[in-house]
Amino acid sequence: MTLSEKPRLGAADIAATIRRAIADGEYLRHDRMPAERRMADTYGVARGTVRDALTQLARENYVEVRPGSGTYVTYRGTDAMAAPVEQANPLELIDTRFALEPHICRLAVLHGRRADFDALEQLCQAMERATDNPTEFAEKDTEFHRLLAASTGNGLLIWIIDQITSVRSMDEWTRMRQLTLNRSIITQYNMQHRQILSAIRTREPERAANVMKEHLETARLSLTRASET
Amino acid sequence: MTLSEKPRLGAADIAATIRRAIADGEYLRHDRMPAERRMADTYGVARGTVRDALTQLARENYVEVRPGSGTYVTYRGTDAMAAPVEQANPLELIDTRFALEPHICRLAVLHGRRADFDALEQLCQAMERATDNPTEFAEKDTEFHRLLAASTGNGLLIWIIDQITSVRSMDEWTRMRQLTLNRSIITQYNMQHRQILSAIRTREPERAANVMKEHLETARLSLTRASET
DNA sequence: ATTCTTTGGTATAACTTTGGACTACTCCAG
DNA sequence: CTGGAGTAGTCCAAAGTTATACCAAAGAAT
Repeated sequence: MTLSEKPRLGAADIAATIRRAIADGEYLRHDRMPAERRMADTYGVARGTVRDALTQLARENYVEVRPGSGTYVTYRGTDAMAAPVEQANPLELIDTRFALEPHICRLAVLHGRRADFDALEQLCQAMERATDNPTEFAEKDTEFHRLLAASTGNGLLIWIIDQITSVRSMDEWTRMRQLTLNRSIITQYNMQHRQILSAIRTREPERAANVMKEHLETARLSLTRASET
Repeated sequence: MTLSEKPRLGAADIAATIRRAIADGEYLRHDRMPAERRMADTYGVARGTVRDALTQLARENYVEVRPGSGTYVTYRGTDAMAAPVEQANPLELIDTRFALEPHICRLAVLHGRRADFDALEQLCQAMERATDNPTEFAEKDTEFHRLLAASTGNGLLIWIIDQITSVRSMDEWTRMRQLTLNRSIITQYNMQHRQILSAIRTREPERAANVMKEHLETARLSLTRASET
Protein backbone atom coordinates (compact mmCIF):
# COMPACT_ATOMS: atom_id res chain seq x y z
CA MET A 1 0.00 0.00 0.00
CA THR A 2 0.96 3.65 0.16
CA LEU A 3 4.05 4.07 2.19
CA SER A 4 3.82 7.10 4.42
CA GLU A 5 6.92 6.18 6.34
CA LYS A 6 9.83 8.52 6.16
CA PRO A 7 11.56 7.96 2.81
CA ARG A 8 14.65 9.68 4.20
CA LEU A 9 15.12 12.91 2.31
CA GLY A 10 18.26 13.29 0.21
CA ALA A 11 20.16 16.32 -1.04
CA ALA A 12 18.26 16.23 -4.31
CA ASP A 13 14.95 16.40 -2.46
CA ILE A 14 16.04 19.35 -0.38
CA ALA A 15 17.34 21.08 -3.50
CA ALA A 16 14.01 20.52 -5.22
CA THR A 17 12.09 21.88 -2.25
CA ILE A 18 14.19 25.02 -2.06
CA ARG A 19 14.20 25.47 -5.81
CA ARG A 20 10.45 25.38 -5.80
CA ALA A 21 10.18 27.78 -2.89
CA ILE A 22 12.33 30.26 -4.79
CA ALA A 23 10.47 29.82 -8.07
CA ASP A 24 7.18 30.32 -6.24
CA GLY A 25 8.42 33.62 -4.93
CA GLU A 26 8.56 32.51 -1.33
CA TYR A 27 12.08 33.91 -1.37
CA LEU A 28 12.77 36.94 -3.54
CA ARG A 29 15.94 38.11 -5.19
CA HIS A 30 18.47 39.58 -2.75
CA ASP A 31 16.78 37.80 0.14
CA ARG A 32 18.99 35.97 2.56
CA MET A 33 17.93 32.42 3.20
CA PRO A 34 18.03 30.84 6.65
CA ALA A 35 21.43 29.59 7.80
CA GLU A 36 22.46 26.10 6.78
CA ARG A 37 22.21 24.86 10.35
CA ARG A 38 18.69 26.23 10.65
CA MET A 39 17.54 24.73 7.39
CA ALA A 40 18.99 21.41 8.40
CA ASP A 41 16.88 21.68 11.49
CA THR A 42 13.65 22.66 9.80
CA TYR A 43 13.96 20.05 7.07
CA GLY A 44 14.97 17.45 9.63
CA VAL A 45 18.14 16.63 7.83
CA ALA A 46 21.87 16.90 8.46
CA ARG A 47 23.75 20.05 7.65
CA GLY A 48 25.92 18.28 5.10
CA THR A 49 22.83 17.39 3.12
CA VAL A 50 21.60 20.96 3.05
CA ARG A 51 25.08 21.96 2.02
CA ASP A 52 25.02 19.59 -0.98
CA ALA A 53 21.62 20.91 -1.96
CA LEU A 54 22.81 24.50 -1.80
CA THR A 55 25.93 23.69 -3.79
CA GLN A 56 23.72 22.30 -6.50
CA LEU A 57 21.42 25.33 -6.44
CA ALA A 58 24.46 27.59 -6.58
CA ARG A 59 25.58 25.77 -9.72
CA GLU A 60 22.15 26.45 -11.20
CA ASN A 61 22.44 30.15 -10.31
CA TYR A 62 19.43 30.03 -8.08
CA VAL A 63 21.49 31.03 -5.12
CA GLU A 64 24.82 32.50 -4.11
CA VAL A 65 26.53 31.51 -0.91
CA ARG A 66 28.85 33.97 0.79
CA PRO A 67 31.08 32.50 3.48
CA GLY A 68 30.66 34.15 6.83
CA SER A 69 27.55 35.95 5.64
CA GLY A 70 24.84 33.67 4.38
CA THR A 71 23.09 32.25 1.37
CA TYR A 72 21.42 34.72 -0.96
CA VAL A 73 18.80 34.31 -3.67
CA THR A 74 20.06 35.32 -7.12
CA TYR A 75 17.24 33.82 -9.13
CA ARG A 76 15.74 36.29 -11.58
CA GLY A 77 12.00 36.01 -11.48
CA THR A 78 10.59 35.32 -14.90
CA ASP A 79 9.08 38.72 -15.58
CA ALA A 80 7.86 38.17 -19.10
CA MET A 81 8.18 41.85 -19.78
CA ALA A 82 11.36 42.68 -17.98
CA ALA A 83 13.36 39.72 -19.25
CA PRO A 84 14.60 41.07 -22.60
CA VAL A 85 15.51 44.38 -21.04
CA GLU A 86 17.44 42.74 -18.25
CA GLN A 87 19.59 40.61 -20.47
CA ALA A 88 20.47 43.32 -22.93
CA ASN A 89 24.20 43.59 -23.50
CA PRO A 90 26.23 46.80 -23.58
CA LEU A 91 26.52 46.99 -27.35
CA GLU A 92 22.81 46.43 -27.91
CA LEU A 93 22.20 49.23 -25.49
CA ILE A 94 24.52 51.63 -27.26
CA ASP A 95 22.94 50.81 -30.62
CA THR A 96 19.52 51.53 -29.18
CA ARG A 97 20.67 54.81 -27.74
CA PHE A 98 22.14 55.61 -31.15
CA ALA A 99 18.68 55.28 -32.55
CA LEU A 100 16.88 57.24 -29.87
CA GLU A 101 19.00 60.01 -28.50
CA PRO A 102 19.98 62.00 -31.58
CA HIS A 103 16.32 62.25 -32.49
CA ILE A 104 15.48 63.13 -28.92
CA CYS A 105 17.80 66.09 -29.35
CA ARG A 106 15.86 67.22 -32.40
CA LEU A 107 12.59 66.92 -30.53
CA ALA A 108 14.05 68.75 -27.56
CA VAL A 109 14.79 71.67 -29.86
CA LEU A 110 11.18 71.66 -31.00
CA HIS A 111 9.40 71.11 -27.71
CA GLY A 112 11.85 71.97 -24.93
CA ARG A 113 11.02 74.75 -22.47
CA ARG A 114 13.22 77.21 -20.66
CA ALA A 115 12.78 75.40 -17.36
CA ASP A 116 14.01 72.13 -18.91
CA PHE A 117 17.13 73.77 -20.27
CA ASP A 118 17.86 75.43 -16.95
CA ALA A 119 17.61 72.09 -15.19
CA LEU A 120 19.98 70.57 -17.76
CA GLU A 121 22.34 73.48 -17.13
CA GLN A 122 22.31 72.64 -13.43
CA LEU A 123 23.19 69.04 -14.19
CA CYS A 124 26.04 70.10 -16.48
CA GLN A 125 27.49 72.14 -13.65
CA ALA A 126 27.07 69.28 -11.21
CA MET A 127 28.88 66.94 -13.63
CA GLU A 128 31.69 69.42 -14.12
CA ARG A 129 32.13 69.50 -10.38
CA ALA A 130 32.37 65.69 -10.36
CA THR A 131 35.32 65.13 -12.67
CA ASP A 132 37.03 63.14 -9.94
CA ASN A 133 33.98 61.27 -8.72
CA PRO A 134 32.91 58.64 -11.26
CA THR A 135 29.98 57.45 -9.18
CA GLU A 136 28.57 60.93 -8.76
CA PHE A 137 29.19 61.68 -12.42
CA ALA A 138 27.46 58.52 -13.59
CA GLU A 139 24.35 59.38 -11.61
CA LYS A 140 24.12 62.90 -12.95
CA ASP A 141 24.87 61.68 -16.44
CA THR A 142 21.96 59.27 -16.31
CA GLU A 143 19.75 62.05 -15.01
CA PHE A 144 20.93 64.34 -17.82
CA HIS A 145 19.90 61.93 -20.53
CA ARG A 146 16.62 61.24 -18.80
CA LEU A 147 15.83 64.93 -18.48
CA LEU A 148 16.72 65.45 -22.11
CA ALA A 149 14.09 62.87 -23.01
CA ALA A 150 11.65 64.50 -20.62
CA SER A 151 12.10 67.85 -22.34
CA THR A 152 10.55 66.42 -25.50
CA GLY A 153 7.28 66.08 -23.63
CA ASN A 154 6.83 62.71 -25.32
CA GLY A 155 5.66 60.28 -22.64
CA LEU A 156 6.44 57.25 -24.75
CA LEU A 157 10.04 58.30 -25.30
CA ILE A 158 10.49 59.11 -21.64
CA TRP A 159 9.19 55.71 -20.73
CA ILE A 160 11.58 53.98 -23.11
CA ILE A 161 14.54 55.93 -21.77
CA ASP A 162 13.47 55.03 -18.25
CA GLN A 163 13.41 51.37 -19.16
CA ILE A 164 16.86 51.65 -20.65
CA THR A 165 18.10 53.52 -17.62
CA SER A 166 16.88 50.75 -15.39
CA VAL A 167 19.28 48.50 -17.27
CA ARG A 168 22.14 50.92 -17.02
CA SER A 169 21.70 51.18 -13.31
CA MET A 170 21.93 47.47 -12.72
CA ASP A 171 24.61 46.34 -10.35
CA GLU A 172 26.97 44.58 -12.73
CA TRP A 173 26.68 47.46 -15.14
CA THR A 174 27.58 50.09 -12.67
CA ARG A 175 30.72 48.18 -11.86
CA MET A 176 31.72 47.82 -15.51
CA ARG A 177 30.94 51.45 -16.13
CA GLN A 178 33.23 52.67 -13.36
CA LEU A 179 36.14 51.08 -15.19
CA THR A 180 35.62 53.17 -18.29
CA LEU A 181 35.21 56.45 -16.43
CA ASN A 182 38.54 58.13 -15.91
CA ARG A 183 39.23 61.82 -15.59
CA SER A 184 39.90 62.49 -19.25
CA ILE A 185 36.82 60.61 -20.40
CA ILE A 186 34.63 62.52 -17.98
CA THR A 187 36.07 65.80 -19.16
CA GLN A 188 35.34 64.85 -22.74
CA TYR A 189 31.78 63.85 -21.87
CA ASN A 190 31.26 67.13 -20.09
CA MET A 191 32.34 69.08 -23.17
CA GLN A 192 29.95 67.09 -25.31
CA HIS A 193 27.08 67.60 -22.89
CA ARG A 194 27.76 71.33 -23.01
CA GLN A 195 27.76 71.32 -26.80
CA ILE A 196 24.51 69.39 -26.93
CA LEU A 197 22.81 71.76 -24.54
CA SER A 198 24.11 74.80 -26.34
CA ALA A 199 22.94 73.48 -29.72
CA ILE A 200 19.50 72.86 -28.30
CA ARG A 201 19.34 76.31 -26.75
CA THR A 202 20.22 77.95 -30.03
CA ARG A 203 17.60 75.80 -31.75
CA GLU A 204 19.89 73.89 -34.07
CA PRO A 205 18.35 70.43 -34.25
CA GLU A 206 20.83 68.83 -36.63
CA ARG A 207 23.87 70.15 -34.80
CA ALA A 208 22.48 68.86 -31.52
CA ALA A 209 21.79 65.46 -33.07
CA ASN A 210 25.28 65.28 -34.53
CA VAL A 211 27.00 66.13 -31.27
CA MET A 212 24.90 63.47 -29.60
CA LYS A 213 26.04 60.93 -32.19
CA GLU A 214 29.60 61.96 -31.48
CA HIS A 215 28.94 61.58 -27.78
CA LEU A 216 27.60 58.06 -28.22
CA GLU A 217 30.46 57.15 -30.50
CA THR A 218 32.85 58.20 -27.76
CA ALA A 219 30.94 56.06 -25.29
CA ARG A 220 30.99 53.06 -27.62
CA LEU A 221 34.72 53.45 -28.13
CA SER A 222 35.55 53.59 -24.46
CA LEU A 223 33.31 50.58 -23.93
CA THR A 224 34.90 48.40 -26.59
CA ARG A 225 38.33 49.49 -25.46
CA ALA A 226 37.52 48.51 -21.89
CA SER A 227 36.19 45.10 -22.86
CA GLU A 228 39.29 44.32 -24.91
CA THR A 229 41.63 44.68 -21.96
CA MET B 1 9.70 21.56 17.07
CA THR B 2 12.43 23.53 18.72
CA LEU B 3 12.24 26.60 16.57
CA SER B 4 11.55 29.02 19.36
CA GLU B 5 14.88 30.66 18.69
CA LYS B 6 14.86 33.78 16.59
CA PRO B 7 17.50 34.14 13.91
CA ARG B 8 19.22 37.43 14.41
CA LEU B 9 18.16 39.83 11.68
CA GLY B 10 20.87 40.92 9.27
CA ALA B 11 21.28 43.89 6.95
CA ALA B 12 19.92 41.87 4.05
CA ASP B 13 16.77 41.08 6.01
CA ILE B 14 16.21 44.71 6.92
CA ALA B 15 16.87 45.72 3.33
CA ALA B 16 14.32 43.17 2.16
CA THR B 17 11.74 44.44 4.62
CA ILE B 18 12.19 48.05 3.57
CA ARG B 19 12.31 47.15 -0.11
CA ARG B 20 8.97 45.41 0.21
CA ALA B 21 7.50 48.30 2.18
CA ILE B 22 8.50 50.69 -0.58
CA ALA B 23 7.31 48.42 -3.37
CA ASP B 24 3.99 48.00 -1.55
CA GLY B 25 3.56 51.76 -1.53
CA GLU B 26 3.89 52.05 2.21
CA TYR B 27 6.42 54.75 1.49
CA LEU B 28 5.90 56.88 -1.60
CA ARG B 29 8.38 58.67 -3.80
CA HIS B 30 9.97 61.72 -2.17
CA ASP B 31 8.80 60.58 1.25
CA ARG B 32 11.31 60.86 4.04
CA MET B 33 11.81 57.63 5.87
CA PRO B 34 12.24 57.43 9.65
CA ALA B 35 15.68 58.30 10.97
CA GLU B 36 18.28 55.53 11.09
CA ARG B 37 18.31 55.44 14.86
CA ARG B 38 14.56 55.19 14.93
CA MET B 39 14.47 52.35 12.43
CA ALA B 40 17.15 50.53 14.32
CA ASP B 41 14.90 50.77 17.31
CA THR B 42 11.73 49.61 15.61
CA TYR B 43 13.43 46.68 13.88
CA GLY B 44 15.25 45.78 17.08
CA VAL B 45 18.63 45.95 15.42
CA ALA B 46 21.79 48.05 15.66
CA ARG B 47 22.07 51.27 13.73
CA GLY B 48 25.01 49.98 11.73
CA THR B 49 22.84 47.21 10.38
CA VAL B 50 20.16 49.64 9.26
CA ARG B 51 22.88 51.71 7.62
CA ASP B 52 24.15 48.73 5.65
CA ALA B 53 20.62 47.99 4.54
CA LEU B 54 20.09 51.58 3.41
CA THR B 55 23.41 51.64 1.58
CA GLN B 56 22.30 48.60 -0.35
CA LEU B 57 18.91 50.13 -1.16
CA ALA B 58 20.63 53.32 -2.25
CA ARG B 59 22.71 51.29 -4.70
CA GLU B 60 19.51 49.86 -6.11
CA ASN B 61 18.03 53.36 -6.47
CA TYR B 62 15.24 52.64 -4.07
CA VAL B 63 16.37 55.35 -1.74
CA GLU B 64 18.64 58.37 -1.45
CA VAL B 65 20.28 59.39 1.80
CA ARG B 66 21.05 63.04 2.43
CA PRO B 67 23.44 63.73 5.31
CA GLY B 68 22.00 65.93 7.99
CA SER B 69 18.57 65.69 6.45
CA GLY B 70 17.27 62.16 6.15
CA THR B 71 16.64 59.22 3.87
CA TYR B 72 14.29 59.74 0.94
CA VAL B 73 12.44 57.35 -1.32
CA THR B 74 13.45 57.59 -4.98
CA TYR B 75 11.80 54.41 -6.21
CA ARG B 76 9.65 54.89 -9.28
CA GLY B 77 6.61 52.70 -8.90
CA THR B 78 6.07 50.11 -11.60
CA ASP B 79 2.66 51.59 -12.37
CA ALA B 80 4.16 54.89 -13.29
CA MET B 81 6.30 53.05 -15.80
CA ALA B 82 3.62 50.94 -17.41
CA ALA B 83 1.01 53.64 -17.83
CA PRO B 84 2.65 55.91 -20.43
CA VAL B 85 2.74 53.14 -23.02
CA GLU B 86 -0.98 52.65 -22.79
CA GLN B 87 -1.90 56.29 -23.07
CA ALA B 88 0.52 57.26 -25.77
CA ASN B 89 -1.09 59.36 -28.48
CA PRO B 90 -0.63 58.92 -32.23
CA LEU B 91 1.80 61.78 -32.65
CA GLU B 92 4.00 60.65 -29.80
CA LEU B 93 4.08 57.27 -31.41
CA ILE B 94 5.09 58.61 -34.80
CA ASP B 95 7.84 60.71 -33.21
CA THR B 96 9.15 57.66 -31.45
CA ARG B 97 9.11 55.64 -34.63
CA PHE B 98 10.93 58.52 -36.30
CA ALA B 99 13.68 58.05 -33.79
CA LEU B 100 13.86 54.28 -33.98
CA GLU B 101 13.07 53.02 -37.42
CA PRO B 102 15.54 54.87 -39.64
CA HIS B 103 18.33 53.66 -37.42
CA ILE B 104 16.85 50.18 -37.41
CA CYS B 105 17.24 50.27 -41.18
CA ARG B 106 20.92 51.08 -40.83
CA LEU B 107 21.41 48.25 -38.39
CA ALA B 108 19.46 45.90 -40.63
CA VAL B 109 21.97 46.63 -43.37
CA LEU B 110 24.79 45.74 -41.00
CA HIS B 111 23.36 42.68 -39.32
CA GLY B 112 20.51 41.41 -41.49
CA ARG B 113 20.68 37.91 -42.97
CA ARG B 114 19.39 36.53 -46.22
CA ALA B 115 16.58 34.68 -44.48
CA ASP B 116 15.35 37.92 -42.91
CA PHE B 117 15.26 39.70 -46.23
CA ASP B 118 13.44 36.82 -47.87
CA ALA B 119 10.79 36.93 -45.15
CA LEU B 120 10.44 40.67 -45.68
CA GLU B 121 10.06 40.03 -49.40
CA GLN B 122 7.21 37.64 -48.64
CA LEU B 123 5.49 40.29 -46.59
CA CYS B 124 5.90 42.89 -49.32
CA GLN B 125 4.17 40.56 -51.73
CA ALA B 126 1.41 39.86 -49.23
CA MET B 127 0.86 43.58 -48.76
CA GLU B 128 0.77 44.17 -52.51
CA ARG B 129 -1.95 41.55 -52.74
CA ALA B 130 -3.91 43.43 -50.05
CA THR B 131 -4.32 46.83 -51.69
CA ASP B 132 -8.06 46.55 -51.25
CA ASN B 133 -8.06 45.03 -47.80
CA PRO B 134 -7.01 47.62 -45.21
CA THR B 135 -7.28 45.22 -42.27
CA GLU B 136 -5.11 42.61 -43.91
CA PHE B 137 -2.67 45.27 -45.01
CA ALA B 138 -2.39 46.76 -41.53
CA GLU B 139 -1.54 43.38 -40.02
CA LYS B 140 1.17 42.63 -42.55
CA ASP B 141 2.49 46.15 -42.24
CA THR B 142 2.92 45.74 -38.49
CA GLU B 143 4.63 42.43 -39.10
CA PHE B 144 6.92 44.04 -41.66
CA HIS B 145 8.17 46.65 -39.25
CA ARG B 146 8.58 44.10 -36.49
CA LEU B 147 10.58 41.79 -38.70
CA LEU B 148 12.73 44.67 -39.79
CA ALA B 149 13.62 45.25 -36.15
CA ALA B 150 14.19 41.54 -35.65
CA SER B 151 16.69 41.49 -38.50
CA THR B 152 19.00 43.76 -36.50
CA GLY B 153 19.47 40.94 -34.01
CA ASN B 154 19.23 43.50 -31.23
CA GLY B 155 16.95 42.06 -28.55
CA LEU B 156 16.45 45.40 -26.86
CA LEU B 157 15.27 47.08 -30.05
CA ILE B 158 12.97 44.19 -30.86
CA TRP B 159 11.46 44.44 -27.41
CA ILE B 160 10.86 48.18 -27.78
CA ILE B 161 9.22 47.75 -31.17
CA ASP B 162 7.04 45.02 -29.69
CA GLN B 163 5.94 47.34 -26.92
CA ILE B 164 5.11 50.02 -29.45
CA THR B 165 3.28 47.55 -31.60
CA SER B 166 1.12 46.60 -28.67
CA VAL B 167 -0.02 50.22 -28.63
CA ARG B 168 -0.63 50.28 -32.34
CA SER B 169 -2.79 47.22 -32.15
CA MET B 170 -5.16 48.73 -29.64
CA ASP B 171 -8.76 48.90 -30.75
CA GLU B 172 -9.33 52.62 -31.04
CA TRP B 173 -6.12 52.85 -32.95
CA THR B 174 -6.98 50.26 -35.44
CA ARG B 175 -10.22 52.04 -36.15
CA MET B 176 -8.51 55.37 -36.62
CA ARG B 177 -5.95 53.75 -38.79
CA GLN B 178 -8.50 52.19 -41.11
CA LEU B 179 -9.74 55.68 -41.95
CA THR B 180 -6.38 56.75 -43.26
CA LEU B 181 -5.87 53.63 -45.31
CA ASN B 182 -7.30 54.08 -48.75
CA ARG B 183 -6.14 52.46 -51.92
CA SER B 184 -3.75 55.19 -52.97
CA ILE B 185 -2.12 55.40 -49.55
CA ILE B 186 -1.60 51.67 -49.44
CA THR B 187 -0.04 51.72 -52.87
CA GLN B 188 2.31 54.47 -51.76
CA TYR B 189 3.25 52.54 -48.62
CA ASN B 190 3.95 49.46 -50.68
CA MET B 191 6.30 51.37 -52.91
CA GLN B 192 8.14 52.70 -49.92
CA HIS B 193 8.41 49.28 -48.33
CA ARG B 194 9.89 47.99 -51.56
CA GLN B 195 12.40 50.80 -51.67
CA ILE B 196 13.41 50.22 -48.08
CA LEU B 197 13.92 46.52 -48.62
CA SER B 198 15.87 47.10 -51.80
CA ALA B 199 18.15 49.65 -50.14
CA ILE B 200 18.84 47.21 -47.34
CA ARG B 201 19.56 44.38 -49.77
CA THR B 202 22.04 46.50 -51.68
CA ARG B 203 23.64 47.50 -48.38
CA GLU B 204 22.97 51.21 -48.54
CA PRO B 205 22.30 52.19 -44.93
CA GLU B 206 21.71 55.90 -45.47
CA ARG B 207 19.40 55.42 -48.40
CA ALA B 208 17.38 52.89 -46.42
CA ALA B 209 17.17 55.27 -43.48
CA ASN B 210 16.07 58.14 -45.70
CA VAL B 211 13.35 56.15 -47.39
CA MET B 212 12.14 55.12 -43.95
CA LYS B 213 11.98 58.75 -42.89
CA GLU B 214 9.99 59.50 -46.01
CA HIS B 215 7.71 56.60 -45.20
CA LEU B 216 7.08 57.86 -41.70
CA GLU B 217 6.56 61.38 -42.99
CA THR B 218 3.87 60.04 -45.28
CA ALA B 219 2.26 58.26 -42.35
CA ARG B 220 2.36 61.39 -40.22
CA LEU B 221 0.80 63.44 -42.98
CA SER B 222 -2.06 61.07 -43.54
CA LEU B 223 -2.59 60.96 -39.82
CA THR B 224 -2.75 64.72 -39.30
CA ARG B 225 -4.94 65.08 -42.36
CA ALA B 226 -7.32 62.49 -40.96
CA SER B 227 -7.54 64.09 -37.55
CA GLU B 228 -8.29 67.49 -39.07
CA THR B 229 -11.42 66.27 -40.76
C1' DA C 1 22.96 85.88 12.80
C1' DT C 2 23.37 82.43 16.55
C1' DT C 3 22.18 78.45 19.04
C1' DC C 4 20.21 74.00 19.51
C1' DT C 5 18.35 69.79 17.92
C1' DT C 6 18.26 66.24 14.60
C1' DT C 7 20.23 63.93 10.91
C1' DG C 8 23.56 60.99 8.64
C1' DG C 9 28.99 59.74 8.60
C1' DT C 10 32.75 57.52 10.77
C1' DA C 11 35.51 54.86 13.93
C1' DT C 12 36.31 51.32 17.32
C1' DA C 13 36.45 47.03 19.94
C1' DA C 14 34.02 43.04 21.76
C1' DC C 15 31.01 39.55 20.36
C1' DT C 16 28.07 36.41 17.35
C1' DT C 17 26.90 34.09 13.30
C1' DT C 18 28.02 31.96 9.10
C1' DG C 19 29.83 28.89 5.71
C1' DG C 20 34.14 25.77 4.94
C1' DA C 21 36.52 21.79 6.04
C1' DC C 22 37.34 17.59 8.25
C1' DT C 23 36.35 13.29 10.79
C1' DA C 24 34.03 9.11 12.44
C1' DC C 25 30.00 6.59 12.17
C1' DT C 26 25.74 4.40 10.11
C1' DC C 27 22.92 2.67 6.57
C1' DC C 28 21.90 0.34 2.40
C1' DA C 29 21.88 -1.25 -2.27
C1' DG C 30 24.73 -3.41 -5.82
C1' DC D 1 32.05 -6.81 0.92
C1' DT D 2 32.23 -2.28 -0.83
C1' DG D 3 31.27 2.37 -2.16
C1' DG D 4 28.04 6.06 -2.16
C1' DA D 5 25.13 8.91 0.75
C1' DG D 6 23.39 10.77 4.89
C1' DT D 7 24.44 11.88 10.00
C1' DA D 8 26.47 14.15 13.87
C1' DG D 9 29.94 16.23 15.67
C1' DT D 10 34.13 19.61 15.96
C1' DC D 11 37.08 23.43 14.86
C1' DC D 12 38.27 27.43 12.00
C1' DA D 13 38.47 31.94 9.62
C1' DA D 14 35.88 35.34 7.71
C1' DA D 15 32.01 38.23 7.75
C1' DG D 16 28.65 40.51 10.12
C1' DT D 17 26.38 42.69 14.34
C1' DT D 18 26.44 45.35 18.56
C1' DA D 19 27.18 49.16 21.38
C1' DT D 20 29.17 53.43 22.06
C1' DA D 21 31.21 57.66 21.22
C1' DC D 22 32.13 61.68 18.56
C1' DC D 23 31.86 64.51 14.17
C1' DA D 24 29.72 67.54 10.47
C1' DA D 25 26.03 69.35 8.22
C1' DA D 26 21.04 70.50 7.67
C1' DG D 27 17.31 72.93 9.50
C1' DA D 28 14.39 75.04 12.78
C1' DA D 29 13.86 78.03 16.76
C1' DT D 30 15.59 81.93 19.05
